[in-house]
Amino acid sequence: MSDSLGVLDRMTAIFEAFDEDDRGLRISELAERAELPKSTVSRLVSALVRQHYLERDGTVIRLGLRLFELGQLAEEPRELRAAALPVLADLRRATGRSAYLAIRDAHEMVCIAIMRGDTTTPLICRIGGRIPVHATALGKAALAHADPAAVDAVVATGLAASTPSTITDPARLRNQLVGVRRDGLAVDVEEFGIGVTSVAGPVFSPPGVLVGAIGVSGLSGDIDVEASGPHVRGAALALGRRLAPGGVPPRRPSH
Amino acid sequence: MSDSLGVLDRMTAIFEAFDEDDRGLRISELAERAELPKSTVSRLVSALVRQHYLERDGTVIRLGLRLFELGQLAEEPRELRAAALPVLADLRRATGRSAYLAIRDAHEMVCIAIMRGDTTTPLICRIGGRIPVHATALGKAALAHADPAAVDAVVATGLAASTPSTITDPARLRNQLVGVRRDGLAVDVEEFGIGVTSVAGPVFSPPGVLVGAIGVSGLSGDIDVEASGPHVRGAALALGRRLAPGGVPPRRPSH
DNA sequence: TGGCGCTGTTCCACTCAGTGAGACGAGGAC
DNA sequence: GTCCTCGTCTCACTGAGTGGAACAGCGCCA
Repeated sequence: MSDSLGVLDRMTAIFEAFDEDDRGLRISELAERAELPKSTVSRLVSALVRQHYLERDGTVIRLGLRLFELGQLAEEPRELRAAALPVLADLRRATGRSAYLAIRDAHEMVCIAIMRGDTTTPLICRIGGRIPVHATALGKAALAHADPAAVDAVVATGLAASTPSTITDPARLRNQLVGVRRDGLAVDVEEFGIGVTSVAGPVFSPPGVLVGAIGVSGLSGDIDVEASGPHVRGAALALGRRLAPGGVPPRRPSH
Repeated sequence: MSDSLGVLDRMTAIFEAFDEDDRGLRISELAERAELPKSTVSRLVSALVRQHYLERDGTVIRLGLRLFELGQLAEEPRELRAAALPVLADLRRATGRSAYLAIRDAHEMVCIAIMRGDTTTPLICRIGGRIPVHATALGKAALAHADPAAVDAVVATGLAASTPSTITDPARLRNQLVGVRRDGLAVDVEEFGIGVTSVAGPVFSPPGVLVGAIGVSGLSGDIDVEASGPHVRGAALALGRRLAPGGVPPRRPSH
């Protein structure tokens, strides 16, 4: 808190004001969402547009191309993704469902790569999107192998219910994590999306560090949990083996 | 130039110091590349790490997860990509080669989506990567339908040779662009990568605005330029039709 | 036509946030 | 031990960034 770096905070407030489903924001909206004076936003936006971090078309501001480029340069997603693509393709082929790869960031999973199964199945997440750790197979797979403090932190943020089946009781969650750790497999039956079932497993890099989770997801009627298990487990192991030692360093716990 | 916004410039200098093939940089390297004092870099990096725009593992700094997320939120790539995925899949199936989608930014094309053909063919570009406009089929397809000032600007930056076959003579480039505009198709035979041939076409959104280029690329021996033409043209049209009117607004010329 | 509500940009005096040379402490190498 | 090089911290200085207020440019309506 001592080191504020005001300009940066203001800048990130502007970036964070953008959300998935708006097609561009105007200065006033931006100022309101970021809780900053209009004049400040106007000035910062001009600077960011000049740097191509934002784009502007008339009065409408959008996230810029350079952010897309920089994002693609981020090492962890990039390397993990590159290693995972063939594995995800195999997993999709074997199960016929959509295959996902995600990494944990605090109490959410960030989706890194997706291989869509049949186009009728709805996706549970967009690439770069976030889903709750406690309510998804991917999340539980990762959390089960995280250090205990991480579990405490997740519980502490509160287990929000996404559907009536979401696990909201800390004790039940912890209990289930034990099973996940034993089986090397996590399942979520309509805990995140109604009508959607998922199976996922933890991915370890060769030194044995947890790097993320891989799994499949589909309509509850379409997916065969029993049959998917071995495929998911196989994919998790295959991906682990493909990760060059030290290639994808472990994530530091997020402060 | 009047409005400098020093902190932002320093911050972008830090971001821009990262390049594709280094696995993290230390503060000193960062300071050297960004041409900033170590103490300043140290301070800014701390702030950016706190915001998850950078990640740090011991002394090694990497681009952070939030950049990846933000990048995925950037509207233009996101919408174009979503519309293009099925089209790219068809194109790959029809030609058996790797299919690419890119948009133009000044004198370079930024790659937005790729569907890899057979895994033996080398890719000409990574997602989020840049390739020169004048030396690639994708670039020439886009440039042929850009406004004349854009062509002048590209020529003015100098036509650097990537291979002995790269077009470096402005007159010859302009001449070829006329043909591309007539045919709705651009070809590059080993002008960017030795042994690599590509075919690409311009993509227009329904109001008739150029939004990018789509094409295929492969080893010169594998790719059948004549046969690919109609598939590429078809894909370009199909993608255009899939773009909701106003969905992907035209790019402003980059200052 | 003139007034109104809404944009986004510019101005400018105030001041505090950011700067960076240099001091500092922590490792490694030998 | 000495000598590197690493990253962080200190602190006096100052100019860069701030934001309220004034301004300019719409589009709308009576």
